[in-house]
Amino acid sequence: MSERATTTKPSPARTSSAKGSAKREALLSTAEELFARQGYRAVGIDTLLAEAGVAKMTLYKQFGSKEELITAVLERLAGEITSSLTARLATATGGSHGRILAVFDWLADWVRSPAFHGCLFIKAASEYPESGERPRQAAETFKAGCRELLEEQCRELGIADPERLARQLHLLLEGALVLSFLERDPQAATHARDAAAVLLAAA
Amino acid sequence: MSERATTTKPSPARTSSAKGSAKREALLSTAEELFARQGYRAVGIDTLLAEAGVAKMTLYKQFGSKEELITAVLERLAGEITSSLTARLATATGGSHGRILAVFDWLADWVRSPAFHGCLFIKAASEYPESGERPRQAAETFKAGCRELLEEQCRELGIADPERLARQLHLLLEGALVLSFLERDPQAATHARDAAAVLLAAA
DNA sequence: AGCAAAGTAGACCGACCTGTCTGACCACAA
DNA sequence: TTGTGGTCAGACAGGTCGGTCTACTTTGCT
Repeated sequence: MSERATTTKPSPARTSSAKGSAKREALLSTAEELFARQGYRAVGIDTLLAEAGVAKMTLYKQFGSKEELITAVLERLAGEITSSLTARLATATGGSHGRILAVFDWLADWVRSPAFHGCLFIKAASEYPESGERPRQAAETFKAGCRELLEEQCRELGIADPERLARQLHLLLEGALVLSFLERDPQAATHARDAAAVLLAAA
Repeated sequence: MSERATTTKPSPARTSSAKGSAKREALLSTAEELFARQGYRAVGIDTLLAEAGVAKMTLYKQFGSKEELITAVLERLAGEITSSLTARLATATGGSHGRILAVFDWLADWVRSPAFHGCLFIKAASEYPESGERPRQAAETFKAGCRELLEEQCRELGIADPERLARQLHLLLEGALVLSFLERDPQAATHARDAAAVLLAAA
């Protein structure tokens, strides 16, 4: 890890476009991985910096505090998930229920990916439980967005009570996230898809 | 909190039946509340001891380490939940689906109680994610028990595929735990009950 | 060439962490 | 009376925490 600093150019702050510096990116992606695997409070700043190959001052210049770094990680992740999911929805085929089942297919892929170690938003709400704490706020915002996305899909299907069905589907989704992490079994997501199909058929 | 030590008898080790000392109980219930509200790593030993009015040596004599205390809290809680739930099931009325819907009624009561601040088992698995860590093991054991309880109820109903239905119901249950904590809205549990009724009717 | 901006390593800070240890207190039983 | 076992307060140890600061180097732009 350390010999690189003397042999190769440490990526000379390419363009440094406001918020897009390479060091900032390294911090965000390293933080995401370490926090996912070990938890937020369990990972110290120093560990994170060593892993990312970044100096402490850079972190505090870019983010101001550990909690803000966590918030930035969550916001970046929320954007990535949203765009990945909507891209998948755009190509969804199948019957009228295809779009919603595609959400659960996407979920099944997510929990199967080797980078999945539980939902970072749920963990954030657990470790920062106060309403005023930014990580918890980021988690609440993201999960509310998930429910709205589901609700919109239900609405487009002309379901009688779209809000009710969306909330039920959301329960399945969150349950699948928790159980696939807790039992280390991605099958939970496919069971959620099965259950979603039943709820859809009944609505 | 502190004046008691000088004015009243600090409960002179009544009977001290092996594992049932009063101090041990104080530690367990205080720990449960603080961990639930703030998280495991966020609560330091000293805070916990001050709140419980117990000396440090007592904690380490009784439990050996913080992680073992956490494990003991989880095991005690698992026992309480199991007996409370099975007591409820014993008195469950209603149609053939009554027993299973009673589980969700019980859940609705739980998440409505003021002491509810999210599921301690899910939080434990988040903060102690390694397979070898005792809190995570306690969480896995408890959640597996939940699934088995559900499966047994399904089996008694003569459902075609009891394991499959039990897993689906379990997803709803866990989803309700997460969302009622995350959105601070106990309604999640009643939505879970509604969805469970749909799944039952379809099976 | 010269300068400002960004990044560097690492010392440093006070607070807090888990866990150990000492020495005393107190209720009760022999 | 004399243990004895559980508990007490609090000092202590060794580490880690998040965060600040200084002094230096590298970089890109002019």
